[in-house]
Amino acid sequence: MHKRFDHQEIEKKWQTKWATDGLYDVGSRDQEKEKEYVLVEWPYPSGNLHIGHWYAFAVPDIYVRFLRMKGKQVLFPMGFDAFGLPAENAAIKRGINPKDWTESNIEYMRNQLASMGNAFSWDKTTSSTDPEYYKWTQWMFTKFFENGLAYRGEGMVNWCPHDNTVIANEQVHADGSCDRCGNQIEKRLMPQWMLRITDFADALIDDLDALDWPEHIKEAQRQWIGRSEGAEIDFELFFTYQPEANANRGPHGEKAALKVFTTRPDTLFGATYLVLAPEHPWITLATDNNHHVLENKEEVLAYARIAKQKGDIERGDNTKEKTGIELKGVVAINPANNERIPIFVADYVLSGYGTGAIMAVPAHDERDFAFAKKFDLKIRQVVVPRTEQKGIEKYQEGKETLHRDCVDMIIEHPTDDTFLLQTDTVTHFVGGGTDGEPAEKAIRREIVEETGFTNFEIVSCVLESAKSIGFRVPKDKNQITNNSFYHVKLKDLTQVASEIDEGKHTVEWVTMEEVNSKIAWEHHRIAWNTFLGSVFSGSGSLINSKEFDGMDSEEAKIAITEKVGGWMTNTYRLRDWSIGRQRYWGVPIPIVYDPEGKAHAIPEEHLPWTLPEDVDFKPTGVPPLAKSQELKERTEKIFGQGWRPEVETMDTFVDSSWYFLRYIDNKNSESFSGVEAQKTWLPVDLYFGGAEHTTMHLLYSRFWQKALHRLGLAEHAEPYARRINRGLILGPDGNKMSKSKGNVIDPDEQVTNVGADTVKMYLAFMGPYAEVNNYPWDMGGIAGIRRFLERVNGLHEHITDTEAKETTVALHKTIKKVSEDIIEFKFNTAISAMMIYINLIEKVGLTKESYRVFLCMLAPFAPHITEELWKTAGEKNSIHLQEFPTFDAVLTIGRTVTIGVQINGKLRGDITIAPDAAEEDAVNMAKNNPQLAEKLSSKIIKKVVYVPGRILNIILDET
RNA sequence: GCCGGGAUGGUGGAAUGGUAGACACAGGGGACUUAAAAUCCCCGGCCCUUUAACAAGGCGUGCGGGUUCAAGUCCCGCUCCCGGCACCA
Repeated sequence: MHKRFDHQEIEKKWQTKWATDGLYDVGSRDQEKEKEYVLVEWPYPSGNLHIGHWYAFAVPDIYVRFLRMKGKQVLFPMGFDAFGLPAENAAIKRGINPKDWTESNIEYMRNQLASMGNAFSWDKTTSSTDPEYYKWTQWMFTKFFENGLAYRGEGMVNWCPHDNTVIANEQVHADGSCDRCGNQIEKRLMPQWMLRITDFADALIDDLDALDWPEHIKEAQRQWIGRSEGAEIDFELFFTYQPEANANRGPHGEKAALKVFTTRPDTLFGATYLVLAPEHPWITLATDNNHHVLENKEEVLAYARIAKQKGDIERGDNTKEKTGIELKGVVAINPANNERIPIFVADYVLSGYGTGAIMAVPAHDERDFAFAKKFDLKIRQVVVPRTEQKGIEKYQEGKETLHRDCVDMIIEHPTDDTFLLQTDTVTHFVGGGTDGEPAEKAIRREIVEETGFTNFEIVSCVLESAKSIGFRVPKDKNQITNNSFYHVKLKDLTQVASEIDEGKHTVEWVTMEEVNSKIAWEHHRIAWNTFLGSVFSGSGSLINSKEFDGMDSEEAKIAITEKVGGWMTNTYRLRDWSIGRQRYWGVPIPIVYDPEGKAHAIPEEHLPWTLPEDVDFKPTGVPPLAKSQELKERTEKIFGQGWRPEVETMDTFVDSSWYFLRYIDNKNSESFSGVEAQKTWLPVDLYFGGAEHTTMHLLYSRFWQKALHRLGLAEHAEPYARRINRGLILGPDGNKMSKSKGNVIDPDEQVTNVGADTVKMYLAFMGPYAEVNNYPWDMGGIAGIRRFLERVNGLHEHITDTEAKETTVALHKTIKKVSEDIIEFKFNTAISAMMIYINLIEKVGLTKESYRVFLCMLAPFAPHITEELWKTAGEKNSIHLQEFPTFDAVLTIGRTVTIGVQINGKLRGDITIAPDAAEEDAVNMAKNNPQLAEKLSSKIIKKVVYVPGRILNIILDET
């Protein structure tokens, strides 16, 4: 029976009671119980809880409460990540101190969080702005500094002109905008405090394998770190402009050489020139006033200057034409064959990656190829790619099919009259002419129509499956109807083809101009280009490589590197983490400089090194702490005359890199997190969060943990055993919520209207939680959940003295389903199962005992109303201290089950039968079923497929 | 371009290879009511043919093939959408 209730009164009452009783305080680790550390990302106290917070915190609470009722000791802490720009900006706007603004927001948000009714372990809370917290942030920084993991570096940094501060690489979006404010960042050269995250690049990649994280996050981190396995090889230089000059030779007299990094040392014999990045130090050296080795020094300098001025975006555009300039007066020696090869400077080589110098192998690298084409440089193929042919072989039977040899022929002889034809008749071919027209004939007709050629023979046909050997469909859809190519050859050239097969012709590379002029249509050129792509990137067996001919690429990589005295090494895309911020509201970097300017860590007894309050923190680009008289005096007082403080603060991602360590031991004044606490609580068993942290917070905190671990300060090398990413809640219009669109759902308003239980259950009901799906908020949908809870509220009116066996079966089935779904974060289907259950109960009634069981099952989802009903039912203790109901496996199986009956694989009716009935009985029942009898009578049964409890499929002999 | 993920009614979404569309929303019809809201009951993928009607049949999970007694699910090949990386050698 539907029965309304006053959610405001009920929820307030129980929230107060739970808080008074400390019902959810977790206390110290109880070794009698299994532990579960469930972490949600601590919020920034912006002053208002939004619906995303609800989705992030209230839904995982179902899981937490379930585990509590299952007897685990569950740590579910909450705190505040309270340093950062918004507080500072708000404070500037209001003319107050960020501290006051932050503290009042925390207070306000704690109340909002309380209205959620979550089972938070408030006794374990912490905040990054608490001096007792940031004292340890600073302490760990000093340990890193003392061990070389934090250092003052000089280099290009990302400067946000809007926020007036440096930001880290991870905090710059792909389009060059700032993660915080969205404005375009600029590059600046300035000294920076860095954390040596690159030291852990291998561990950060390798340790991912053991983590129970979604694959896409692991993959994104791998890509971000960007490990390339390859070799470093020295190319000696030979000077032609001023051979007697030795100024360019190294200080110790060794021969001048350029070091390149390559992932393809197997193609060394094909390296026909070198390219240096415009910023390469050798360019600087060779063009300074002491050296006279370049014939065209001025030209080179001019090019380098222009290249450096270009923005990253312009330089990163790989579609634009390659530019560069040759260094006249010097050549390099290819160590594999002692060939003298030219050296270029070109902006397609990046200074920040590898050694900033590359060996160019135009036959096997598209970029080098494009460059070589433009500058008319030598191109030498040294690897014959092995191409995958899956998909081709499938169509071989009875047909002449496109074999790799055929493709090679097109590629190697693009100047003959071979061409590719693309048509839409491939289905005729493969399907064997379903509409009657023979395949060969259909194709022939197409070709005549398309080309006008009449004297030809069809060599082969290939589906788009030929992708693996290099064919691609053009993007212009108007030109194609089905994705297929035919390889067609003019008849009088067949002779040539067979001679090629016999090896009578040698392989030559040709220019693209020749290719373009000979291939009939634009999309054929695309297919051609794509094939070249597969040559470029492919590995295979070596040619033109002397004693290495015939060797496999992979083997040759090591062998050739060894021969030329190079060494296998890795290079990474990841850069060190720049953490200094020229802003006020953050953790002061605990460093002081002596009168000589040398940096010293502030000793532990002076920590926390507090944030001074006597500053004007308006962002001007000058760090606000530089204006603090108090900080200056404090420094001199402690360390002496002429000492000065570091005036930068830390990136707030530092604060959040270790908060999970503080939660578990939040009152410890001797240590950031005690060994015992770490041993008994860590690692975090489950970390719920959003997708935006993939290559920021999640990467930083893994690094931080590894750094602590290396220094012997942390027990574990990985912080989070399991990660679940959730999606986004969209506005009712299906768009991302934003004030400008006017589609923002205010959770407080929703809670006032329908109650916390309803809001929470509705969020859980939208769809599976552990998938990054975005769900639109639906006003009707939430009303449906409220209706459900009102029916639950009236459920006691259906209590009867006894209930049917099948009703008990339904309850046990529901318990099973709900228990299983919760641990898979499929809260939506768990709720659905409970709805199905009460739909039944309202018709047939339930016993008092079943009613109690049902309430316990619902308790994690709707903690307030179930507590109310529990007490109304005469119980004394909180429902949240009850055990979660268990199911009896025997009782989850009903006496009968309705299964579908198929005849010849098509569903024709159903029968209701015991789940373990014998096949014979099932068939008999089907024969006696009026729906089915007619179809079965007088027919011979050829075969019966019977899966008890599932399906009965009767195959009839139709002949 | 490379890597990861996805596509099921009007909507969110259900389906260990076994009755596709559970559950819920929106919608339609009915009951109650002077009326409305609330509540309760019923209907609901598409199509066509046959039928007065009940019903029977055919087609349906982005597209094309395949495996199987049976495919949303497995295999091969594609299309489109979302996310990450991208002149990274």
